[in-house]
Amino acid sequence: MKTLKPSEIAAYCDVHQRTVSRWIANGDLKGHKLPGRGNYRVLLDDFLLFLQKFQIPLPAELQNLTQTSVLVIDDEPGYRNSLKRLLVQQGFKVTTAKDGFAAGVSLLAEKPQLVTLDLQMPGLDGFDVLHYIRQRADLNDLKIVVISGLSQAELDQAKAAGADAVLTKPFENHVLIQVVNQLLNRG
Amino acid sequence: MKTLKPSEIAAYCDVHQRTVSRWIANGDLKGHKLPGRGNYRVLLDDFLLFLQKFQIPLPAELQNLTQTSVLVIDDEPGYRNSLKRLLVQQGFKVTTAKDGFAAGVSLLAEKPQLVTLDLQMPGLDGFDVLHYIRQRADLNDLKIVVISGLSQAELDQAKAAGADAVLTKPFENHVLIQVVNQLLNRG
DNA sequence: GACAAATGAGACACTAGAGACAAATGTCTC
DNA sequence: GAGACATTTGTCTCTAGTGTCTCATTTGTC
Repeated sequence: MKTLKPSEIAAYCDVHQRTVSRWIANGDLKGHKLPGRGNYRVLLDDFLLFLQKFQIPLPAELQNLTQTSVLVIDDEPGYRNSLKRLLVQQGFKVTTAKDGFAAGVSLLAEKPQLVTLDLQMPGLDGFDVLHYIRQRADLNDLKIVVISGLSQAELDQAKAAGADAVLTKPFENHVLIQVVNQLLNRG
Repeated sequence: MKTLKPSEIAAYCDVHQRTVSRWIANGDLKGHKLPGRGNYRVLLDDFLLFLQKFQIPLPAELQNLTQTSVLVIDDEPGYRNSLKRLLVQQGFKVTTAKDGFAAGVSLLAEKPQLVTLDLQMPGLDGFDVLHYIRQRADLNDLKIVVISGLSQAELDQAKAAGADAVLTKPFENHVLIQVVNQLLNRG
């Protein structure tokens, strides 16, 4: 869990360090004191919340840390890689998972804003994944794009189970891009 | 009882190690000296008290270290439940996972100190899990007990892949308890 | 047993929090 | 638009605490 010093925050916000101290002391910016002289430290997440709250644009140095991240869950290497290539091109940070275990780990490790999910994978029931994600409160904001070659009835079922969008295999690249960007409110 | 070095505490608090030495010397942080040059060690509990006293947020790495937690990965409900009952009896906090996805999620959500892993599960290759865990630096301290009905050769292979212990199905309860407690340095 | 890495502690320069006050900015009223 | 007032920010200063450098010694590793 990374923390920032007031001097770093002062540089990001282009204000005097004295001002940052006062923000923290006033409670405008959440931070904690260390023993000794009581030096301040601010959790990176709290700083990002602060920036958001006051609608301060993200400093360039922090942009890669908050790059929108996407998780691709698919067992077919071909689809996995082409999806990855496509999404990387769009500027996303992309993680891939070829089975349920990797998907579960990556889901929490990468905390993606969006997942693409193949419904029919050997050894992994896509509906289980849908139900699981929708049941966890902390994954509420996660967007799920189901990608599958299943029948329309099953795709409807997937939507009912919590998928934000469904695509049938094969799909056009530009359709996927449009759906993803729309779900993430980009462009 | 786990102890921390000043260097680790320095990393958690984002200060210089020299500063941590002084905190301990001043009594801000309770610690003890070892023979030799007098290297410092801090009990985990004392460090947690210290964090609480100064209202410092808990580092993510320490989040689940207070109660020993175990994850049981097995697709057979019978084994899963009997393992859980056995381990709960021993005072562990036990989570169970019936498939790879649940296992992956629980592994990061619960941050267990130990997992029991069935090598032969439909749709989940136990060796993949072993390799995956051993490849992640942040799961270095995780103990893995492989439980399986496979041949000795495969069990040896599991050990080579990073399992800390292997048990053949069926096993005696007291053997499992002994192995688990030994791996976790308990009584 | 030998070599590399880690660590406590001393010395010293420098940092950062806080108080005080001035300057700048925003708000309200007329 | 001007004046009065409140709020916030920057500057200066003080000082305890922190980081850096160094060294001797210990610990870890092979």
